Amino acid sequence: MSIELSLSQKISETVNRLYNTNVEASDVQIQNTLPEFKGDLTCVVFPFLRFSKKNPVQTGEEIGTLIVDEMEEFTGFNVIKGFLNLELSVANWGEILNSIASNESYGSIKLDVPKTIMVEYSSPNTNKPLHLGHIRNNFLGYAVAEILKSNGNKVYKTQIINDRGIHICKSMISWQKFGNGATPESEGLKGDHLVGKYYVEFDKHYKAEMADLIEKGLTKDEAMQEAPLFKEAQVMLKKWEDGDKEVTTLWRKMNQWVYDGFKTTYEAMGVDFDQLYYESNTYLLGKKVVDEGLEKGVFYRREDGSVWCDLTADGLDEKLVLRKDGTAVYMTQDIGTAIERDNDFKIDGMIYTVGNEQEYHFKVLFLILKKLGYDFHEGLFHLSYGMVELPSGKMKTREGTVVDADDLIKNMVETATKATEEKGKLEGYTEEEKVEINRMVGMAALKYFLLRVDPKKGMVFNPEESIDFNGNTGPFILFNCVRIKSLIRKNNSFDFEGVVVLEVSEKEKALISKLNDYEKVLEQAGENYNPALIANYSYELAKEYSQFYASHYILNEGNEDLRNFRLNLSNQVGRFLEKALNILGIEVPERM
RNA sequence: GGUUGCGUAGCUCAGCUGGAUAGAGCAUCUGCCUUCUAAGCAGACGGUCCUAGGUUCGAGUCCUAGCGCGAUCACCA
Repeated sequence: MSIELSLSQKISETVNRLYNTNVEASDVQIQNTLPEFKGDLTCVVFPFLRFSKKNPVQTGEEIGTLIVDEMEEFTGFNVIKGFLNLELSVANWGEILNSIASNESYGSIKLDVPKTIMVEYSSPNTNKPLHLGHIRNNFLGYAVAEILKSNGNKVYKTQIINDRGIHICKSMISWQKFGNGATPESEGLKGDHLVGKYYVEFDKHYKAEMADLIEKGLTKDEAMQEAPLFKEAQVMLKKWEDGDKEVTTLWRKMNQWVYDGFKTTYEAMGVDFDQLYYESNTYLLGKKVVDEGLEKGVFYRREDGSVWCDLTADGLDEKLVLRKDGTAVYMTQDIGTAIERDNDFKIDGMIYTVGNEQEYHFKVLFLILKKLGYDFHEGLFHLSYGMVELPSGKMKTREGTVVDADDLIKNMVETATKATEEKGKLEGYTEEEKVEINRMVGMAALKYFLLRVDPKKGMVFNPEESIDFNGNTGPFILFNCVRIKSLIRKNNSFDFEGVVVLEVSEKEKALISKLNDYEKVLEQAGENYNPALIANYSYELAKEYSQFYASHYILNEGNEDLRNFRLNLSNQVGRFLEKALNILGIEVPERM
């Protein structure tokens, strides 16, 4: 049992005995003592005053006296205002560290009944390359999946490939019209970038056509519908849904270009998927379910043939689930995908990592699934994250301010390479090793930068000032891991089991207490689907360690017991730093 | 307009679900590499926690109202 737990139980007993009342152990507030006060654990005594009918200091002293008398772990106490600060014995600090060190499963929570959870992330449109927003999405989704795994769940990472729809047709039309048979090979372009180029091209011509029509007196909405290019795209979508051979062949070819491009980017980002779903498959199931929903009366058909769900009674709007021409919309396929996933995996929960601009969509989706009678709707959760903005505001394709994923990753690794060379850190390493280390450092900087911010908040990225490598950054945390690895390498045999702890400094206490917090933080991150908690924890642990490292001898400590204690402590800090970083998808090199 | 999220140092962000004198990093300035990796450490500077009420022993944190910024309310995905 943890020391906090036994203390809060003891305090509840003591309070009940002293003041003849009935305080639950879970109501006792225990926290780490602030560094500026003497003591290790603090109990807030204010809540007990109404029972003790005495002032805070008297109450604290009465409780403190009994605790120190009756619990051997505590050697002293002081009361300041309403705070009872208790001092743990040196031996006890040693025991906390040793119990963590000797418990190999500490940090991986086991559940009696593991849940099956799918985490969906990435799911980009297959008509343009990935950008900074997708990077945040991918890192978040990957990290949340890892967090849930470490919390004892069975997790499947998944993705819905948006491989059909009007947006794909736009790229295809554009390539047919303006492409002159260009291929990724002929242009020397990654496939996703090539297809993206024609998507932009479409938009350019489409806008021009609209402008013409508006000049001829059409309203903007009419022009959008009447532009010849748009009509061609609509016709193509219908042909696609009807299985037209020429269209599907082109569709396969261009999609493959995009997949090949994405594959490279995913590998660079270090993310993966257990199971892919293709919208081109699931939309059919979606359509079938819409038919069933019509029979059940969940949906209704309008005169023009379009199908709707009336959610006005739930405070939402009416929502289209099938177009009048019978083609599927976004909602149709998401209904189908959700049901198919439950059929495949019998899910207890599903996390959708999708930007906050789609909150309404998911609210509606979950409600529709509920109305259709699918029990799994209860486990659905939209992990909604804020947009990444530039100092000038949103990224805009038209203004060319989109931060491309491949470019950014390349930049990060280049910056790392430059920094490493300037410091002359990797002399004597082979080219391959250097490349590998620089990749890890660059990616650590990028991942940490994006993950340390609360997902639900928007964040700002300034491309002018490249992401930092000093201070509260990924490389700083890596640096501390690497220092620890270096210490361990130089002293590969030590026996922490037999270490006698002679003295414990404030910094050492802080480190042990942080290690002791690891599982709590992991659980919290799981409950809130929030990797930022893990990121900030790793920084705090690394920072504490860095201060410790600068103020204590480790290998150079003359006293053997003390040296082994500090080495053991370092080793455990390294262990949990690496664990935390791995959860975030950050790899730790041996040197840097 | 309805719904929803956010508002903390010049900038980027924390703040453990209500506890002690609100913390980091960047930027600026000052020290520290002849002991374990200086991508570091120590220090200085920097705050009306958007505003006004309320709840309580105690509010950056909870409630109400207002202000500001974003998202959303499509036969786009």
